[in-house]
Amino acid sequence: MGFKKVYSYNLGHEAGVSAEQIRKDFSHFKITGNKKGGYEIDGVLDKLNFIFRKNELQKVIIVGMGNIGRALSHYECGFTERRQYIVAGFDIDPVKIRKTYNVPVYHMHSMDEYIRTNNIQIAIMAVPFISAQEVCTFLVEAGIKGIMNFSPVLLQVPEDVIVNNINLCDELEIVIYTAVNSYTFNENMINNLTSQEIQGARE
Amino acid sequence: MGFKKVYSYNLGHEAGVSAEQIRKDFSHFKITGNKKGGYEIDGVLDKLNFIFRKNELQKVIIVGMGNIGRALSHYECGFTERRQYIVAGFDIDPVKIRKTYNVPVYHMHSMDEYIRTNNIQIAIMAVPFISAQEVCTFLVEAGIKGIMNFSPVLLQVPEDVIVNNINLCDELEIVIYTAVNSYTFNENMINNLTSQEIQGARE
DNA sequence: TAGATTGTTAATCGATTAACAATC
DNA sequence: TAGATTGTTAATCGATTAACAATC
Repeated sequence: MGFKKVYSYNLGHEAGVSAEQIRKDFSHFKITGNKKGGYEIDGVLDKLNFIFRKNELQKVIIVGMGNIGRALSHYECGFTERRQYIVAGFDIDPVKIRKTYNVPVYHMHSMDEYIRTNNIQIAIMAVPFISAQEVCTFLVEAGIKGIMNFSPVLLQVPEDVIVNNINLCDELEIVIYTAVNSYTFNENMINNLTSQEIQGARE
Repeated sequence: MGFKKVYSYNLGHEAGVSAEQIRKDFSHFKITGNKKGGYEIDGVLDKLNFIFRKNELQKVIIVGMGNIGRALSHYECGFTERRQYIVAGFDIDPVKIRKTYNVPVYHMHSMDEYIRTNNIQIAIMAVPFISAQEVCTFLVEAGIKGIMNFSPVLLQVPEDVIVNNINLCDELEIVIYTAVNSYTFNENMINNLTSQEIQGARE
């Protein structure tokens, strides 16, 4: 944008955090500025890109091409900006495999070989509840080190494997709970719960 | 499952949190158990349903019927289990409006009236970055109290409106960063960054 | 009764915020 | 120089964990 320098205050405001937070985080990664002049924008970007490995191409697979899996495969623009590439999708349903998406979709039978051949480390799991743990174990054995998990299951993984759980139902519930209760709920409501009301809640 | 009682240890194990956490949370909501006998499963469920307003039908709209919006509209099964109902979708693209989804899709022109008529309080926003704030302001003025936001924008809202930001790119980035760096990254790397390496990162 | 489990208080931990010396 | 901003240390805050008395 033509600017060369930026202050912790600016960055904090943009990111929605405090200026102190920015300075502390930068300090942690040895990103230094000038006592008066703030931070050099180009230098900061370079270092951040390095830290977040933006110089490397991140290959990611999607396992389970249901609604969420499909949406993510089309979400490519967002990911590619950050050099995160969805390189393939996998499913057990032959119908989904025949369909054409932004990414090639293969049968799960070939997943193990694909992961090993292409040295894939990151997977997005969007499979049904019932098969989630099984798929997860399979992925880990094939060499996956990080999983973004959309299934509402607490996956059991070795401690060197990272799982990031995303539960959209929970997230929606949090919004509803916080927004609706913020103006109708008070602590005493639970105290005063009569058995009739509880019974009502049950129906 | 035939069981009548449950202990804080059981619940914690299932939920992936400590038994103390369970007891503390239950205590906060005045959910009481027996010193020896643990918690009565039915009673706990009833109270939780009441607290989370599961007895009420939660009407939710989706704004922006792109990939994510569409996926969420099909995601109905997950939401309906919790009595969260996606009742309508909105978009400005006539093509999307004509298509048939699990939910009726209307033009945004009719959104204000729909929200007011049906007393909608919760919206899922999955619109492009560029129009996110505008749509948000519109929703708030129409009476929306809680927003699940998929756009990578820090929405400006009055303080009585709840926003839950979900950024799938960020979530994926977190997995990649944590998983890949956990075995290759060490603090000194940044210290020792030569200008050549940084230049390399830039390309 | 003895053992097990709750409910709550105290201790710990980590993360955020405040403060301020260093200095450009 | 004076003012502004960094970088770091200290203080605060909240959330998690530990501990344990109460008691079924």
